[in-house]
Amino acid sequence: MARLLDIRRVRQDPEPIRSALVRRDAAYADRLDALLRADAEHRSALAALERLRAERNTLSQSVSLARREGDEARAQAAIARVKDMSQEMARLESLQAEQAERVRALLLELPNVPHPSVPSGGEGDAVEVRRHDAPPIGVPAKVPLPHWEIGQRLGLLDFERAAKVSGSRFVVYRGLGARLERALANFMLDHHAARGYTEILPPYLVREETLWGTRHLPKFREDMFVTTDNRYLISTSEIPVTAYHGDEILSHEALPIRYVAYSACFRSEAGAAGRDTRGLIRQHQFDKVELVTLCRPETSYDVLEAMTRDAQSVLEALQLSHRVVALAAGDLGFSSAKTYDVEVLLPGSGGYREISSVSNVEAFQARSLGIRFRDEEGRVQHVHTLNGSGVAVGRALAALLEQGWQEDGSVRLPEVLWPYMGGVREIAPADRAVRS
RNA sequence: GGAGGGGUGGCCGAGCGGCUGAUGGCGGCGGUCUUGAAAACCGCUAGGGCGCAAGCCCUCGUGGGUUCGAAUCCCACCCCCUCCGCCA
Repeated sequence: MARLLDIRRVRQDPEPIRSALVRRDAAYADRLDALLRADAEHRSALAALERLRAERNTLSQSVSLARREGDEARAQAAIARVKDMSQEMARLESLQAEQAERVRALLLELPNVPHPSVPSGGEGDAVEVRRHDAPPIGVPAKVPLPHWEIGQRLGLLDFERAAKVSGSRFVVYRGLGARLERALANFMLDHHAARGYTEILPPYLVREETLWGTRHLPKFREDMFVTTDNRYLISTSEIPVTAYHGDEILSHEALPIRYVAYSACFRSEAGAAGRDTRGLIRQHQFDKVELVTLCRPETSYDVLEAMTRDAQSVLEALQLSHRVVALAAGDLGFSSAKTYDVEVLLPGSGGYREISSVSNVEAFQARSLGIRFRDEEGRVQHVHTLNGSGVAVGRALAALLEQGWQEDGSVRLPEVLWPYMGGVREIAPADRAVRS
């Protein structure tokens, strides 16, 4: 799956790319220079090799020409000359392959180029774009409580037994808690399907090749769980769903292609020791409804806005307070050119937390996955891909508990969920099943 | 797991050592005809790399090998299909 990346654009006009990458991290300036040098060396080796190959091909053809004329002596002479070339050929071939590999390795380490509209700065510099303050559903409690506390009191979440069975960062949902998780996922799927997304239920295990395609490898290897047969548990359904059209040339009439997928997601959280150790926020396994769009390049920024609205619309329907922030360049994910995070309010456990992250990946993944389309003029170009949570189910559940927590110790549910909950409108302490 | 069969261009499908980067069909684009459309007929139509260009190079699942020369022969791996076994 070694494929063209956008080296040509880098080569032709490196300056804007260099300065955009530096907005992520100043260290990329040197890496870009290393890439340009490696690329120049590679191209001169390639040109030399191709000249030699052209010569060899001509000589080879002259063998059959000479034989057809019955001139065996000339044929033998040509064969001898080709044989003489073989050593030099082999030398140039291995040189060229080495240099191509070097270019590839450097290219794989370079992240996507931030869009000009992306705010500058790092983690703390996200810009709030808009906010939605939902009126409380019931009678809010005076003292907020973290969702793990509420969940345990109401018998919805069991972290202790989950740890016994599976270790830390796992949870068992039970009773109405399990029902609520399932209700949320079903509601979100129906919600997005009604807005024109096609529902996908993807495989949870993918081949290593697929992860190279989506650019999760080589950089995020330590975040992934690997199986004994060298498959990987997906960390997001973005992976199987985006790769779904890999190696295809689509008709322009098929675009945009919009998918909504539910899946469990698995993350080893290798670099997050000690962070968010309590509650549902950071688990090794969680449920997520994901949106993926493949579209024409010229429409992708409109699609980014629309998908962010789609993610938000879930929270509006659930009557959850939230805000949208534009991530700063230094905080962008590796593949993203621009990202909006949707942050839901968790009044009991410390403010706004990411519940959705919507990214325009532009052609970054489409190039390595080989997802292209034929336009009206018959020209082949890469699609742009976008992905965004629509939304993280466990975090939505946490927000429902914390925002719906009432003075009398119950949790009021938003109306859209009632049908999915079999008519249950409120989860009260009486519903508590098993105590410790 | 065992035994077979197969992976070729947007799709289907030939080719099985050299003028084959690939016959043919479908689809697409352009044209003739038509008031318009359909039908019929004619022409064009794989992807990628290097180069200002002319042009050259690479690619017939992937990687090796044989050969002056490989879609075609050999080896390994991946994937798909059929039958048998096992199984939710």
